[in-house]
Amino acid sequence: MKAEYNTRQRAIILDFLKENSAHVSARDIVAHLKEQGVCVGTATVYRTLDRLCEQGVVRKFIIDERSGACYQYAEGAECNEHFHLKCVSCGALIHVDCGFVAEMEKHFLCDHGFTVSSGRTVIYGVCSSCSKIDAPSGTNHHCCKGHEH
Amino acid sequence: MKAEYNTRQRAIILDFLKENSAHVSARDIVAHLKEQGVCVGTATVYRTLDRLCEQGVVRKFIIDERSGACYQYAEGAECNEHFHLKCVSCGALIHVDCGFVAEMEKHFLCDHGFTVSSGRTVIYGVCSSCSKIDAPSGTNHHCCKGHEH
DNA sequence: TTGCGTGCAAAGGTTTTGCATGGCA
DNA sequence: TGCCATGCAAAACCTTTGCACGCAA
Repeated sequence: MKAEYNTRQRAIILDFLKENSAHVSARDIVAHLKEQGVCVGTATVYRTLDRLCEQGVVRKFIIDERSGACYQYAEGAECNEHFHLKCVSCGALIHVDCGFVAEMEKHFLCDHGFTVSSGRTVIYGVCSSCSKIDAPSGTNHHCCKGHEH
Repeated sequence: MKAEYNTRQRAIILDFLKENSAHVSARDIVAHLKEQGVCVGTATVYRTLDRLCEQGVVRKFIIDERSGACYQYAEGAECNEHFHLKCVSCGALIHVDCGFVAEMEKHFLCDHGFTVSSGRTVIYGVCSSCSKIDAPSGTNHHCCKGHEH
């Protein structure tokens, strides 16, 4: 068994995750720390996140391999029932936390013997805002909210 | 509208994808080409795969951000009405064609205003065979049917 | 004091990009 | 011939690792 130290860095990272109900990437955390003038190394962020993940304190998502992994504070067991909808038009990430998720998991398990990993799964499509705007132009303007290539 | 050229490289990559019903990574393709003594640059592989993805000819999966993306030949347009279940353990891709898919699309559209793109969406989890085998050892043997690291 | 956690820098990996060249139509 | 696709190398990017030092318990 390993000893657990409560360090200043760990507290800062955890606080930031708690403040942000949405996902944050490792890069976001590093940027946030730099903004605050706190000196925390990138490696420490990753190591801390890894440890927090193992402890189940935070959850890790892979939404887009380009931008790396996202982390989210796990508030409780209820977050297990949670899907992500990704809009391929504007890039928005929408959280779905309704009872349908459980229903879905049950269906796939009972009828297909498939144990869904909701944390890993991202459902692609077009969000409500974009489907209103969307002309049937055929060209999809990919995504990338916050990214300019 | 862009012209589409049928190049030797594109044909080779597509053939390799067709031969391999399981997923292959960009690195697999590069290795395969090198084995065959065919000279194809890494950048070409990625660019070709991107193009094939956009055309819907191949599908792209992110199973583990460490090992990069995996690609798989998409067999036909009929797959639009399906969901895909991807087993993160053995890499199997399972087609789901039951009425639940329509139900699911309806739910997301009505309750969340989100138009699901089923062809693009992959649901991750563990298939029935793997969940039987799976000992609660904690170590997951990742995926990689046909990979030896 | 013990040994876990940290910071820095360097390395690892995958994927993208720039530029001149090759090749399809 | 026009212009898309390619190859090579370099870059960008996220993440991990090694090592010496700092700091919690």
